[in-house]
Amino acid sequence: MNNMSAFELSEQEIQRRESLNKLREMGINPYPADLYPVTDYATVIKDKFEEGKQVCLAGRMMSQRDMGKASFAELQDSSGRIQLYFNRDEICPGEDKTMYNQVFKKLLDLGDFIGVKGYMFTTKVGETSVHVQEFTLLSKSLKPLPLPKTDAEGRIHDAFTDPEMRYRQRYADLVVNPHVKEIFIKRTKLFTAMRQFFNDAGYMEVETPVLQPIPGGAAARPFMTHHNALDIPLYMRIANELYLKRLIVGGFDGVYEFSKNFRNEGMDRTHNPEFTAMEIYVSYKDYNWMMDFTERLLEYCAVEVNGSSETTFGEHKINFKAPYKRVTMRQSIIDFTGFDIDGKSEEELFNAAKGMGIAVDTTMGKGKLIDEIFGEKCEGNYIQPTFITDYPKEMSPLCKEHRDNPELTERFELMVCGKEVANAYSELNDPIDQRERFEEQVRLAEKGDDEAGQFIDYDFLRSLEYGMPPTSGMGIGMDRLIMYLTNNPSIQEVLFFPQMRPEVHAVKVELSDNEKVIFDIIQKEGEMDLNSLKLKSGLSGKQWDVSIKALTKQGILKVTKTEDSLSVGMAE
RNA sequence: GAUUCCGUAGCUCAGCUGGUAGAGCAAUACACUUUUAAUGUAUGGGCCCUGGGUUCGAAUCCCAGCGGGAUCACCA
Repeated sequence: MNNMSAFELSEQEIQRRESLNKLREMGINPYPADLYPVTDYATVIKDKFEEGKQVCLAGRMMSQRDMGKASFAELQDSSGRIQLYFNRDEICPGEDKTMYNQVFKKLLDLGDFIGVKGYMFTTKVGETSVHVQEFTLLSKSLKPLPLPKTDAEGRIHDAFTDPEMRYRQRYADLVVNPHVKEIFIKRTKLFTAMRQFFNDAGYMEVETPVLQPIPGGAAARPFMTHHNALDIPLYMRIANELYLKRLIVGGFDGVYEFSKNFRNEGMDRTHNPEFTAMEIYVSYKDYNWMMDFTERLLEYCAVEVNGSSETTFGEHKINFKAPYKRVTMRQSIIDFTGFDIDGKSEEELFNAAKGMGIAVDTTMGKGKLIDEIFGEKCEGNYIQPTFITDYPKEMSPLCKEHRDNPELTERFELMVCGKEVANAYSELNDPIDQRERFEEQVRLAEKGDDEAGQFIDYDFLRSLEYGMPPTSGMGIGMDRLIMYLTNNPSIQEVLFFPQMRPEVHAVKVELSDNEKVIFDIIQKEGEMDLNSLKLKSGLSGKQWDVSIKALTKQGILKVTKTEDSLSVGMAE
């Protein structure tokens, strides 16, 4: 309802609209189409100050200090802020002082985009500024920004901090919170660095399907959708692993992809329904090579993003400098519990886990029990980057059996701050073994293990039958990694637009029973004659009068006059 | 899903054991030609998240709901 939303405008929003109209009346287009010939950026000209240099820049006006016939303002562009100096008689050299007195002082608002031309100078107080000779309104801002202020000591007052509003209105967050912008610049630097590292190594960035007929490569609840033309169900990918391996079968030596994955599961501080994983597969390598590669990669990325391999996460200082410690899962469990899992039966593992106070149940197999012990007693202790190697076989259906121990797999996870950041295998390339492992997963799923995959991707098995070279693959949770590199404990802080419950827009108007009767008729039958509506409603004259007046007053229904009658319909 | 905290002006927040709303910034008006959280004076601005209940009276107390945060549980 347009009139309702207009009704809800705040005082300041109304004032800005009035300013907009006045500008138009003065012949100033608040949204001009022409390009503005920007030649300079705020922080660049501040860093390379040249007295008297002519500059032209554009951005948002973020503060205004009006001193009568002269004023100061701050301009914020993509690089940062710079102070502007406006002098009435220089902006308006002639008799007509409108541009300064009216346009600049009255009709411009904080947040408006302006372009300025002028020259560099330093004020009495020593602030490098632009002495403005000419300014142009480039775009009017109709909604006041949640503008914080920074004092002389650099303390921020009235910071825009409400997480709900910051995430829902990220655009405003980015305008007023420079440190937020910095996180996303670093995020992009991380992606760029990683690409660089892979490309330098000669590997190829590829794209594989997001819509998949079988959601494979991980165990997670997928988002389901439907393709109308084919009339088949499709799934949003939960992982891209099986497609990248097909490309290795096809003959590429190294392929990688930054993959948006989608999992229809819970959301919390470290989980968003869509997230980004990077996966890379390199042929003729094994997981030992991949550990060397991974630690060099992460050191490189940390330095590219932060200028140092060291980073702070909460109370921890982390150093991504290679090499990282390598600990087998067996040794890790010995280290933290004194219990040796080697050669133990399922019953022995069950009792050991129970003895450690871990919640166990009889559906858990050996692998699951070991995983529980590790997760409960060991995982959290690895603060510095550490490779945990040689996972039990049942937990890793896509991973090659360990060369020395058939109960284990050639798998590692990289732990940082007690959480998994990377996961890698010597990839299983035996098609018969792979088929059996898939079938085992299906059996587990039927038994009720909701972590096991329910689908078998026969096309993937077919590709393996043609032969896949020995290959090592590695995946990195990009969101989690950037959380570590920017010291953010919440995934929402490193995603531009984290998933939120939709905002409720509908203005709830409580209707009385009589009003509802009338409203329902119009809703069902559309616009109709006023008198027939009155008859149809069955209301008394008084009830009718009160109700119809209330409905029109609230802007829900509208009465329009035709030639010789009145008709009632929904308001816009 | 459980527990817990929060929701008041455009923003950040006060508002006590219930008595129909306050501050700073932002806005409006006036003054001020090198200020910088500019300053001074004046003014305007509120579905106190929603719906019930208790009460003579609810922003405040109780219940339910909605939205958000945190912790836990879940999570290849």
